[in-house]
Amino acid sequence: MKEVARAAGVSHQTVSRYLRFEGAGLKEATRERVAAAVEELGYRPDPIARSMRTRRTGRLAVLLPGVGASGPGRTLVGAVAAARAAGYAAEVLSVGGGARERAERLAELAGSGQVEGVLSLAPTALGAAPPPPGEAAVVVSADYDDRMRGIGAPADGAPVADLVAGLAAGGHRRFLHVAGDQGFASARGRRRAYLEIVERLGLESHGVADGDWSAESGRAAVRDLPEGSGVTAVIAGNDVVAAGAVRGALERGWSVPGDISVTGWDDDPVAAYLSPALTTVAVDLERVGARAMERLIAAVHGREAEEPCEPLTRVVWRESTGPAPRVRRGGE
Amino acid sequence: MKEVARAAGVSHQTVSRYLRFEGAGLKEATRERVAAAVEELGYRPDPIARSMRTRRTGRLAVLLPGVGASGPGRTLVGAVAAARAAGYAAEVLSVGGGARERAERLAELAGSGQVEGVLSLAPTALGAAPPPPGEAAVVVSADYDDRMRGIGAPADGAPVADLVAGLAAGGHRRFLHVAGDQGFASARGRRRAYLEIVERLGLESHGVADGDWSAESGRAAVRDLPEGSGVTAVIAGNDVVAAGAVRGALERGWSVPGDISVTGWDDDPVAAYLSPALTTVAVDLERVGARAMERLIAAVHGREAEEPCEPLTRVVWRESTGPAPRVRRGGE
DNA sequence: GTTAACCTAGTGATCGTTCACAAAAGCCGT
DNA sequence: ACGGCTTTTGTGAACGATCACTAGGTTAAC
Repeated sequence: MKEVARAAGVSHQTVSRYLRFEGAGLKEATRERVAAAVEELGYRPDPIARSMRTRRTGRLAVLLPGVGASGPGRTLVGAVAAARAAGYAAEVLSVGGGARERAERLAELAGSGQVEGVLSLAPTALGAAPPPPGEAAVVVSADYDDRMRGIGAPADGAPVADLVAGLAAGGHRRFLHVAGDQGFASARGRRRAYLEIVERLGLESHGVADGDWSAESGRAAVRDLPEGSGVTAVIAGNDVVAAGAVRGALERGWSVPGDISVTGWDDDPVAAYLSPALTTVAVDLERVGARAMERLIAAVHGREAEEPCEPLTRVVWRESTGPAPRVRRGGE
Repeated sequence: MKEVARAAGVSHQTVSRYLRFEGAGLKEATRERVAAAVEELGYRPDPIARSMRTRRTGRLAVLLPGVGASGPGRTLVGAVAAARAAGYAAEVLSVGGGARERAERLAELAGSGQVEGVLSLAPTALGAAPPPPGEAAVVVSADYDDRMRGIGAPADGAPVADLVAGLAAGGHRRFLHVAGDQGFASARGRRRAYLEIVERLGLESHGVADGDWSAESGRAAVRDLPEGSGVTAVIAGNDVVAAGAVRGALERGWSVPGDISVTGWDDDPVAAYLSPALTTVAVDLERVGARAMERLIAAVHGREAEEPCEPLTRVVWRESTGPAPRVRRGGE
């Protein structure tokens, strides 16, 4: 602050006033000089020092129930708990809008000195500069990183293979994958694993339907299946998509799993209570969140994170999958 | 800190050392004197001043996708956004365990001076002392408070009445309510509203099944319905419970809504894609969270919150409800 | 033309803690 | 009993902002 004051040829107090009241109560000329100096030096006030003097933290806490959430909630719960275990407070921000907007907020945050690290549970378009310039905070991206290290490989690849292999053992030959939002690493991972395993087992894929994690995307994918496509099994990006796919099948008069099998992902609390109960992949989302946070903390400390490789997922076979139907063209 | 030093007859630096290294490198006698003084004065170090000197914040950020969550996630997103809009940072902690444990953490937090307010999205057993002693932080409890002011009345009472009234218009006479965890104000509110409307319209209630928001509680409630109970409509605490109730009905060979109607609550992303699609109450959870946060902020500022009374809920009629079955005893 | 009133800018102290360095105290062998 | 060494304690400055108060410069009214 003193530097700014010197650069503007005024006292530190004047700078303080400029910052507090946005220039109100300053002569036009002075204000401009200060503004210029601030701009010039790229100065940003330190909120901590301010808090110290004013005794106000500008911080509110939100208490979340430890259980019962689904989706991002569960991951968040795990992440928050891990942060606390390591002596950190976790500050949450939700950012609407696109990946670009999010990347902006993230960069701003990392540079603010307010936090030591940022964990993003949402895709962020910061392709170019993975490690932000230098001093401030470390950024670790969600799910798992794209180098397929970390939680990635064990957590995401295997289950798709298990699902497809299990269905193939039931006689299924032709598959459809309804992918999730490809901005998410998990969606990309599942897609890749799907293509690989179909290839490896010599099965047929009717293709990959691009989805956005929504039930509607699942329903639409099944609705748009051409008559006689030969698809007898749908691998949905998650349980919500799977519910939509089941709905789509029923609307076409197909029975699940009689005519077509459907699999989900996440083991949503309702998955077991749908009709038919959904075959899905149970994921220990709390653990996923905790592990992501642990990686962030390791990065903040300049360490490499160790990777305990116990699996976080488990395939749960339920009623929405069954043997391939006898009649229907294709297959054997 | 200086006071502690004086009380212990040592220098402030010694106290600092005691706090930083937990007494390592201090003579036994000195350590005890300092410990006693700390205890005596109820002294707690100020993390902000510490941050100021050490340049470490002990704070990590978690970026959450703005949309797509369900359950507590959506409410959280709204709350966080409202906090930010008011210039606050929202710190999230999830607390497992019971309501008592949570109340403890909450009190600790409120007294720590770390935050200016605490918003609990989970039930907390702090019956006795609603406004915590004095100086530090303000606590506002979740959902809506029990004085039925605030978000409560418009958000929770009305829809149950609409649901029951709508079903009654379809000929339903005998109802069952599967309540949510009674620790939650929202569960209590729905329960109360249910009993009121049944009474008011002169209908019959088979009773209220105590649940815990789980699908299993819904399934169990329907499974345990005695043969010939006359119940033709189930008001479930939320969509998850409703899904369980539907499942339970199907398992008994009942058709939904042919033999029994079921309603949910929350308009979960999958609700519209179940079979039958679930009649439910769409709730603007982001708004609920935002409003709770606004009330907290108003309290922090010592103001009363204004209550914009636009409704946050809307009944969505879908396939899981229909006219009462003709045959079956009871009713008319 | 003087004085009061107001607006703007500057000076030094202060918030509560840790850092860097210096001083005192204890332990040892000779 | 006295240097040298290690362990324990004390002193003052510093972190980066705001607060309380004071000084100078304008404006306005008498």
